[in-house]
Amino acid sequence: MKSVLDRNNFSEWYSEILKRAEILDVRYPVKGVYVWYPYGLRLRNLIYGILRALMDEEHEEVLFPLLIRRDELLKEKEHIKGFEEEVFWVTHGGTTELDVPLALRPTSETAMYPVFKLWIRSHRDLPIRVYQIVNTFRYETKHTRPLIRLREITSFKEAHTAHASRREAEEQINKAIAIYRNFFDRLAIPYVITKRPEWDKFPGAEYTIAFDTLMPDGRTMQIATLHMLGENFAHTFDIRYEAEDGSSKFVNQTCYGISERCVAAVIAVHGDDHGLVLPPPVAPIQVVIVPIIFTSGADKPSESEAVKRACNVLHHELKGAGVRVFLDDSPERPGAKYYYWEMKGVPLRIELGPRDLANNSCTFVRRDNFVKWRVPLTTAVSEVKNTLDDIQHSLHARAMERLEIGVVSDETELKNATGIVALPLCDRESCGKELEESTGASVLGEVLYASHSSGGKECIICAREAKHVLVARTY
RNA sequence: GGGGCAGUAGGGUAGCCAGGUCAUCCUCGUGGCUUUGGGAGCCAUGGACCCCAGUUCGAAUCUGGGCUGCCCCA
Repeated sequence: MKSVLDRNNFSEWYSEILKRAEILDVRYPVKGVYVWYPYGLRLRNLIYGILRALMDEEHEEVLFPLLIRRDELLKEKEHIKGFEEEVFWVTHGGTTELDVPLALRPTSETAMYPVFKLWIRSHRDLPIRVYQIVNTFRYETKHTRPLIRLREITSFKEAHTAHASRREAEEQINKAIAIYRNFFDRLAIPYVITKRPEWDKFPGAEYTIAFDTLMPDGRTMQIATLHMLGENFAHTFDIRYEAEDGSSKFVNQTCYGISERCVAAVIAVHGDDHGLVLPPPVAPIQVVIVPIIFTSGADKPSESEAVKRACNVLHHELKGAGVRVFLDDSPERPGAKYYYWEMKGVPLRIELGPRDLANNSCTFVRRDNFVKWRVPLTTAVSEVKNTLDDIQHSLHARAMERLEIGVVSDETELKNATGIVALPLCDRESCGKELEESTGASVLGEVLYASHSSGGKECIICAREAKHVLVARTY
């Protein structure tokens, strides 16, 4: 078996795998926008199916327009400051210049909140918990990268909530964190959760909480964010409700989102030198059956017929058991099929040939560790289910091991560190910026849900009282 | 924001400096025969010089502009 890719050269590995596993076609002639292949889209849809199911438990799906009036977009001053250099504008209808230029949504707060004002009159209308999965547009000026930094984000799941009190809004943030933890656990993706520093919060938010995962090259990638908006947008868009006592109050709001970076994370975190390695819950094909057929020799035709029959029966049984299974009866040679389906990340391969059939069995090969063993045909279906579960657990365990958090106490140690590092830092922007400039790394933020200690208690820069923060080079 | 490099078939490339026969090689597609337990072999066949202008008898090659992509620095 020879490796076809080198995961240690992550950049090259990543773009090569997107092409060869047929996730995205990057040849579309507009910068920063890409085409989903059928296989990539099936992966995306399975991942988003999990997310959608989790969201549907306590949210309602909505669909707001892509176009936003210029004056609405510009209403919230802090908000627009964060986005104004990244907005795509529609300025003409045909050859006629529009009276009011229209923005392609960079995010949907300013599309939704004027409508929230119409929907919310009484405390009985609250809470509102909605989400949508839509495309958004940002004129990225840094180098774009498929699924990671896009000019058209095709799969932005954004949730927006409005509540009668601040306490309820904060509870909602906690519920949303639980949903996201659940989601990434199902994808077997490890993460750290931090409260972003003041200077890196969502424009217009009171504070921002983020999930980051660790990529193979030691950089972190932000994979989810949650924003406590407080009453900021409610004041801007005049979203009030009449309370039980008849008084008029502003709502408290939150919003939180996940983009197709979660697909990038699945690819990057689990993949290896043979290609994709997909967690069974999101694998478009969970099991591939490869018949081993010989046609030469005197009584071979009947033997190969028996192999084909056995493959068909197994295929049928697995399908009936709800497994996403594919029978590869193409004329390729078995070796070529192995490489092909490994690139596609299929979690389990079943080989079935004359030698297996003679024992009334088949051969299982796991994608995650290439372990190979023989299984009786009579127990194959249940063994498939057990194996897929076990692969899921193994993937999760392996990924968790890779996400180590280093602890440092001085700058020399920090400069030599790789990956995610925990250290004590005060919350002043000057200290954070100094640290970022001297190390080239970014402050992810204050650790939430800590299970480890940061070493010291004094800020690594100014020696004042410090918080426990995580630092890493980022995407 | 600043600087550099590149664009040749579906993918990857040679040729470009020094203009000149049918544009090289690998992969791939199609048809056929033989094959099939880790990327099969043979035969036949298909497919490209990013766009626009200029220089020239003649441009993939030189010049200018455009479009697209990549890399480095801030």
